Amino acid sequence: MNQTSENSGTSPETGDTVGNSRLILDRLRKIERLRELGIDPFPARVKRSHSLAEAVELFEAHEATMEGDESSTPARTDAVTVAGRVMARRGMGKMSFLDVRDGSGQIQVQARADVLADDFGLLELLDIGDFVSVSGPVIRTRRGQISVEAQSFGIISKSMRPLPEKWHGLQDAETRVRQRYLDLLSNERAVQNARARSQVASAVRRFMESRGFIEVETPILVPIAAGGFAEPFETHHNALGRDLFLRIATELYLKQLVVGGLDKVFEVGKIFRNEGIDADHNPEFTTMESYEAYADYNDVMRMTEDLVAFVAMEVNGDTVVPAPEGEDGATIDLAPPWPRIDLRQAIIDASGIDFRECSNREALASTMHERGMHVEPNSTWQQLLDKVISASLEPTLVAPTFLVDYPLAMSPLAKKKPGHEDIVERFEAFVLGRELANAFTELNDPVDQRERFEQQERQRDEFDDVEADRLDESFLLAVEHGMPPTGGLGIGIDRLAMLVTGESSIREVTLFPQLRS
RNA sequence: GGGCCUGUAGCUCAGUUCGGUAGAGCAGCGGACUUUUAAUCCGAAGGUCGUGGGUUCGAAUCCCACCGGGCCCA
Repeated sequence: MNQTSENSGTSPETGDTVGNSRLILDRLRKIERLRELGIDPFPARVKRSHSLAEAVELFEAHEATMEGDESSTPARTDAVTVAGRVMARRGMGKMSFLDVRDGSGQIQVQARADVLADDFGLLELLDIGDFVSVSGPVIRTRRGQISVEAQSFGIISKSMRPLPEKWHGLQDAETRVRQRYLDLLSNERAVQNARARSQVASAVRRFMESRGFIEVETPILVPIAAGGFAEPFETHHNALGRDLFLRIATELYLKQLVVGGLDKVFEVGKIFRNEGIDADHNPEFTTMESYEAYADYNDVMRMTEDLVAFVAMEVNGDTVVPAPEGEDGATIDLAPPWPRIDLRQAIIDASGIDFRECSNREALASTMHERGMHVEPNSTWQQLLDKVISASLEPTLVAPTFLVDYPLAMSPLAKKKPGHEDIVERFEAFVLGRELANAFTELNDPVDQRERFEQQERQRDEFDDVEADRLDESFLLAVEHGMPPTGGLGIGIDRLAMLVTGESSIREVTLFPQLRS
């Protein structure tokens, strides 16, 4: 989509009437006219005594002091100076009303020819979308609308393009994300989601800090993109003359900090996965990972449910979150404790498949085939099992649920469960059928860890599995120096934001999601 | 990767069934109007119908390819 006018900078003399360039030329003429009048259409500074919300409060407080005083003249504050963007205008000859908005709120401006005198003529050069500065007392109009009675008026920034229509707003899904500022200007929900997301990240930080964790930053550009199952983005460092990757997880660096004696660390940051885009996935997204020495996955489970409930309380004032539009079913209560469900039994219940009785690829493939499930050729055992879980089990996990104790083969960074050779201490949290968090009792046996990585590398070769995890020598070197027993957590900030806003697409909580060209 | 839907004025949408050369509202432009709240009234404008091919006397409409966007499946 490229309908933006390439010749929008042409002079009025060209007489170009194609498309919106005519609208733009009108605006350019107004800018020129302002300059002819000695008015800077883009002044560097603006005086302002009150935000719009403060101006309304000022009036309401003033009006309240006059309560019961029937004989007095109508309420009228001292003059204020406010500024904002003109969102609508209603003109009738010698008087106009403007709806002006700033980040705090909105107020009506009453512009009367007799009060404004010379400044009234400026209204001819004013467009919806322009920023204005207005001085005058706050009053109530005959129709009861709180308004600034403009005694002076100035344009403090001209707009060159029209805003979306006032009544239906901006509907086009593509324009809403490509030009998010228009979405924010015309759809209140976009603003609410942006604020909610900010509050989610802030609440997560406050919670972690209250538990004694410190926030750290680890590299985004890494020589080896390890610590998860994903294909990385590649880049190149010129001065070093080497290829680098964008991280797919923060895990291995954070654990090195635990080795170094930072017992409780967390990081909120972007990670990057070179994979498809859909309602749940953006190639760059934000996670919070935490690592706590001397804790195990049971401790982390308790912390996770407390964290999510805390975030919901902080953002919505309630642990009950709305069900997304279009999904029937009741609202979701995130209050702890959440049920802990054994993964193996849950898969049996959902699909009839017992992964311990299908412990090799062929057995699992044929069992899936018997049940009419699609078996992708050249998949690994764990890819097949993951498919069983995501197809049969995950959609049933609507209320918050922990799935507990995963197969070792799909968890190369998690410690074996005592008494088991093929099960690790790992859990994932699910809400509304979506994965929210992933956590383990971290593997701190360097010999076992090396074997797990080597198994991943073999799998990469044997099955051409580009998403297999990677052996990271510098991480192993750290673990070989001794890593305490540690509980780790990864939780998706985008998913959390979707949860508390009731949105069913990550695009609605990501200001600038990735799009084609 | 496959299927379905979708792209028309700056914005929101009609028009595609059944081919006849594009309409409305808002915004903008000209005019009237000193209490409006989607202000109202009058007037004149504004369009490579996503792009490129094809069929046809004639294509927004039918066919093909491509470029965006959405939903479902994999």
